[in-house]
Amino acid sequence: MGSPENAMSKATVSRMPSYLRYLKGEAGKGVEYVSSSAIATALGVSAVGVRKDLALVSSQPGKPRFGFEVRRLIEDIEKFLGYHRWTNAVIIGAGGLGRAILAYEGFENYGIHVIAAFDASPSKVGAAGGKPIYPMERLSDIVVRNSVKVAILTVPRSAAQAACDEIVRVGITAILNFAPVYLHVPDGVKVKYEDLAVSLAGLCGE
Amino acid sequence: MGSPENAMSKATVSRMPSYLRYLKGEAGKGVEYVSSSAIATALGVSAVGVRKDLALVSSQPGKPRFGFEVRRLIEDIEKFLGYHRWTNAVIIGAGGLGRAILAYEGFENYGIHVIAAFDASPSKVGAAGGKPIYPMERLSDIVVRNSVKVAILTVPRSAAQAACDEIVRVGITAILNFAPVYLHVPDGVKVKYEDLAVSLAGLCGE
DNA sequence: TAGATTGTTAATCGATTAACAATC
DNA sequence: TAGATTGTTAATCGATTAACAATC
Repeated sequence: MGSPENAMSKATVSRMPSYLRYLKGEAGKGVEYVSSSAIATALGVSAVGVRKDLALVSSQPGKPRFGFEVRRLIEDIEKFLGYHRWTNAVIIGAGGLGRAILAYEGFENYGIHVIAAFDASPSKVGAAGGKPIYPMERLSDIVVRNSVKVAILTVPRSAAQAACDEIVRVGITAILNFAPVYLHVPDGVKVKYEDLAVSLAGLCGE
Repeated sequence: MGSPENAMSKATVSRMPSYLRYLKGEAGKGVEYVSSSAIATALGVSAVGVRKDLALVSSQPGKPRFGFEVRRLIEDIEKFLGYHRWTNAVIIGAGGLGRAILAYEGFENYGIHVIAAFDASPSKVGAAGGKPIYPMERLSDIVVRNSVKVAILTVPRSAAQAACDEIVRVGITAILNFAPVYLHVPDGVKVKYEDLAVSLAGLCGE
């Protein structure tokens, strides 16, 4: 392909959130500068790797004897990750998990507005965490009007493929899927599987 | 190090859950054989890569003209991933997310018993999804008695580090952390960050 | 200054892809 | 048989690590 602007390895991108998390922790403790080796030790990776990664995103080089300025680095990584473009998202399935995510505070810090949840069952319609839960009939209307491209799928396993077809039909192009099922989607639609059991099993296995 | 038994790349291991998910879907539709290229197309990876991966776990080679036997392959991957060793886990924090995970059906298929949740607030004590919610005072007792090594952390951000210290103290060695905070843990304790906002942001960014 | 820490170039390592013979 | 599909060896590609000069 050849992206002339700023080629960056997938591996590097995938480490950025962990740097960000660590740096925010340090910033919260009032730390102003942090060295690549401190980051490396805390995260269990190599210091050279950290320097290489940071060189690609930081707007200012690290200072010998000091390290990197924590606050600036946080801004740089957030900017790089695109956290300042705002995105609207919806939740499909207002069971326990769906409602918990609807009420989750963490998204707003990352440029994501979760605007509503939807459920096929009339008894679930209402609100949770100050946000509305609509019947599925209203999905198309609201997705189109708010140009929503992202959906979080929290329906039971048996309903997942049907719900997926439905949200793809109304224009969703990215799905965060909590149902432990493989989803068939057309080209151009991205699915990320957030399989809690797999995460947990992976953690145990190592 | 040199693990003489069966060296397997991390990348390969990380792809196994997606193969498993896909194969279970096919098995559910009654498909008996599946080719590496069919798997590759569905998952958006290369067919040679699939064959190489499967060669490392399958107890029987694929058949030319047919492909791989779906049912056998599912068993082989599950066995490889260690899904048949049972593990006990607990949930720390019985808010919306914690209770939703406590009630989640998916774990039992993967060899994980989530035996209980714990919460610092007396008002949360009780049960959800047919499983008990205990006060934090009972943590040590129950963790030790059931030799629990894995905890799922679903407390608010501000309580995460304190809760983490507590569970490490009672003997937990693996943590699935839903709080969007970097956790300081001693060597030998593994943390996996399940940051919903980061997952979602990553999905949007690509 | 001396020394800690950075950034970069070269070398190693690992994983993916390409090519092709083997097989049912 | 013919042809689809497998498994493997060699070549490419990318990422990590090692070595070291530059800098505050």
